[in-house]
Amino acid sequence: MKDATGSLDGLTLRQRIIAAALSLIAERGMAGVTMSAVAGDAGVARQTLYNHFPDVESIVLAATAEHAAEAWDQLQRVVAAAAGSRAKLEQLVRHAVAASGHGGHAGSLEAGLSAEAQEKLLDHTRKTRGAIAEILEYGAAEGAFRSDLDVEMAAMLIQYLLGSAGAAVGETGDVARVATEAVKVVLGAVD
Amino acid sequence: MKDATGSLDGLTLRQRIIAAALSLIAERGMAGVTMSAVAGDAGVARQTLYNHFPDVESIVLAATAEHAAEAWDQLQRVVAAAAGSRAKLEQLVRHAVAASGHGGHAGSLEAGLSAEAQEKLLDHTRKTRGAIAEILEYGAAEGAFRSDLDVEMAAMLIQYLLGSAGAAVGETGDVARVATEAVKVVLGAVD
DNA sequence: TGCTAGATAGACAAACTGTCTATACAATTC
DNA sequence: GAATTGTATAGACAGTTTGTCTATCTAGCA
Repeated sequence: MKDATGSLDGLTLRQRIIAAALSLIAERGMAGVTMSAVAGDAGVARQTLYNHFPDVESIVLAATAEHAAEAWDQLQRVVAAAAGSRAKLEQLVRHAVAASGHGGHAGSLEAGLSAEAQEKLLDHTRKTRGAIAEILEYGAAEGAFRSDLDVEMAAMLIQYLLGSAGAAVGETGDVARVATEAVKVVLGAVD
Repeated sequence: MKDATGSLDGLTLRQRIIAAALSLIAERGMAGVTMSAVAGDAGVARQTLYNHFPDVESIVLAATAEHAAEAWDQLQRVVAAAAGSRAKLEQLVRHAVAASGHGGHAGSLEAGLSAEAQEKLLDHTRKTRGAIAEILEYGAAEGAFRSDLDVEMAAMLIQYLLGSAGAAVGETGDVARVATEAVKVVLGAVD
């Protein structure tokens, strides 16, 4: 058994497959992601892919979903650790920018997925937005933020902004600077 | 000649092809966009597609580029018509939200394109960002906005926010409300 | 030792691609 | 009116990819 549940250069086979798919998307676009190409890039036989994923879209979906789930866990911890609504929001922004930054453009791939696949990501979207809205709401009640914004809507816009901040990082290569400016924009917006 | 340069139900053949492709993406995702499917959806023979586009990605690229070019023209007019930096920025935001709203998720499809195709869209990205930065810069000098933001970076973030505002419209179906909140977020951010 | 799970290999029909040739038809030109 | 041109259409073609078989190999485990 070469690599059943174990690892090769530190990664699960599943993770290697996902990584190969993401790299292919970045390079050739969604259309360039074929089972054969992923298999080649991941260094496994094409047949092996079918032991893990039924088709190409499942791989991309898994990549996005896994990334989202991981981001959610970290977000929870970061926000919980910060004291006060303002600090929580600032940490949330900084973390979201940093997280979406190192993962490439993964955050904005949703649009290329089928409607069905996109629904499977709704759960994470709702959870994250809820966390943002909660902070905004609590902060507004506390008087820490301005209260003339529709909380749900503001949370939605902030979420989109954070989602695409990763692309900004990719462009400038400077996570810290993007994060700082994003904090200014978001906190300025609610303060 | 059934439909050479003319129109069928008001649309150019080229426009019908692009519309079919966008509808297929929304429904089945990028992977679901095949020449055969587009042809079927657009109501033309598969062969005909090759008279207009060499491959599938070209269709998606054309859709995004055409949308971008059109948006840029309208943006220019809207911004020129508004008096004062603040009004210009407000009009820009309102317009961007409305424009990306009625066109579906078209704005965020870039991530699914190949690196080569994405470069072809850079021109529009730069032009739009320049317009935003110009307004911000002029407004800050005028004292109409706060001046502690990095103009280029703020312009970039605002641009991303506007790009994905279309998705928010799609979710809520309410262009006016999203636009109003987006104006608050953006103007609050620079004011 | 034998059993089992997972990776691999080869084969297969079906679908899609890009290209070719040929035909049909409308508009333009002579 | 006849010839020409531009575009849509139709059928055929080899090559590639897909998803699904069946079968074999190998490492770990009982």
